[in-house]
Amino acid sequence: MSEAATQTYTRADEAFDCLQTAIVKGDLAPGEKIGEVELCSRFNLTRGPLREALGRLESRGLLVRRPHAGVKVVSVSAEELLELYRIRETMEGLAARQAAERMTDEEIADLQATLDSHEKMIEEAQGQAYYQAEGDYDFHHRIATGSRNTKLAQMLLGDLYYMVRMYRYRLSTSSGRPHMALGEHRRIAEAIAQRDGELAEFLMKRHINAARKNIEKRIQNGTAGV
Amino acid sequence: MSEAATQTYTRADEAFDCLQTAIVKGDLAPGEKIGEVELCSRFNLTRGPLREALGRLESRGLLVRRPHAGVKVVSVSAEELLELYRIRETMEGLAARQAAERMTDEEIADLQATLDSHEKMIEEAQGQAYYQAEGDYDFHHRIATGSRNTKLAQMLLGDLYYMVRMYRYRLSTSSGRPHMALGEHRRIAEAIAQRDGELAEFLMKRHINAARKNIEKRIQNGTAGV
DNA sequence: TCTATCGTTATTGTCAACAATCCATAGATT
DNA sequence: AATCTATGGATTGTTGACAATAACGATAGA
Repeated sequence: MSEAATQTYTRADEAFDCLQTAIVKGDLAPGEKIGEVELCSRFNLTRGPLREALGRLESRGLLVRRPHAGVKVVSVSAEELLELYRIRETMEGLAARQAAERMTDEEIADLQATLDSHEKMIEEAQGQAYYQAEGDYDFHHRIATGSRNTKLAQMLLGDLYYMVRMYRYRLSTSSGRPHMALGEHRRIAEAIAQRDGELAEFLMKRHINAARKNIEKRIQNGTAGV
Repeated sequence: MSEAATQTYTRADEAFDCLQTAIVKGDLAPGEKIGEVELCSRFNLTRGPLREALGRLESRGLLVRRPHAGVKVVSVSAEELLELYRIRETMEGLAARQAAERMTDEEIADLQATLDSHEKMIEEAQGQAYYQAEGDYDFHHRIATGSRNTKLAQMLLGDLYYMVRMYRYRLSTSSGRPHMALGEHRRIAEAIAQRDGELAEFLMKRHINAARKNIEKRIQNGTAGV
């Protein structure tokens, strides 16, 4: 959640984190038009740092801001959410390939250990979708950073994942997939451990593709009013 | 260069554009540590809008900012530049595929007309690398927007291209490639016109891969002190 | 009754002063 | 002589007030 050792935690950073989690968790509903002073009083901030945070959020695509007309949380349509997964498919495929080539042995061991704890979490917290989502996020996070591709990790972690997580809170992860996803994670980790970049890329793409199809199906069933 | 009809052009937008072009053109050298007041006097701005622009630039990865320690333009290593092209390869491959499926007939006609004018520009301005670079940018820009994938276009146009252009100004485009690149562009456009997404994706990936190898070679030859 | 124009009002954009923090230089100590 | 510490200066972060702008409502005309 928190970045590395930010030497000094400035007010603008605080505002940024507050707003970001608020948007991701849905405390600020998509499409909701909200004023700056309102936000200030709600998060105990002044307008300076707030505006700076707003600018950062805007360039990350989490909210739109029309001059003199206020800010509103971005509302992504169902089609756009699926497009997001298409992007993830290619980018994370690349990340997996590079991770297989570049992760240290320790990192790989950690990755596999992480999967063990995920398995326990799923068994214990049956249906507790939240922990599953966090575990999934953790897995993909490790691979993104493991790619040693600075910009790639930055784009995945800074841009895409926040939007994906934002919609996880509404379309809480589907009931059947956790076990299946864990198995797919295992196979990906295996491929990385064997330093088989091509296979890791293939498996990762298929993994995300499956997740996309799953969402697609649920949307068509009318489960979600995205 | 300029985005769509920004209803009101605010001071912060001005600052953002100024700084961005300054960074891209190299007026602000990479690694250069520069103070806020210095920037203000240089671009006739006040610190408010400037800081907002700084925040946006930072989250786009064009500069880094340590609290109380000033901002400095990001300096990308040769390896990172090559990594950038790996990202482009996958993302623009996707963009080309989706563009083949979704661009309107008019857009495709425009795209091909654009290539004609590019050809003229190359012939007329022999060795004028600048125009070639702009033409190349134009081509890729059209395909990114033609993908009808909002987030994909945003990431390509907002994040990657600025960094790529930034290094184009130092590693001015190689002498031999313009004609070759134009031919590759032609074939990609052809595939899009035939609505062959798979082929368009393949050709685009190969096109960017070739560009990457070209840069790689030039770096090894010691032509560029990135 | 509907539409268009105008004025008000509230919200955002901008500015300049204040406070907090870090960097560098100079001094003292080991 | 080298290193650690402390103080001064400069720079950034923050705050509150001021000005510009667009949305909203009211009024008049069709």
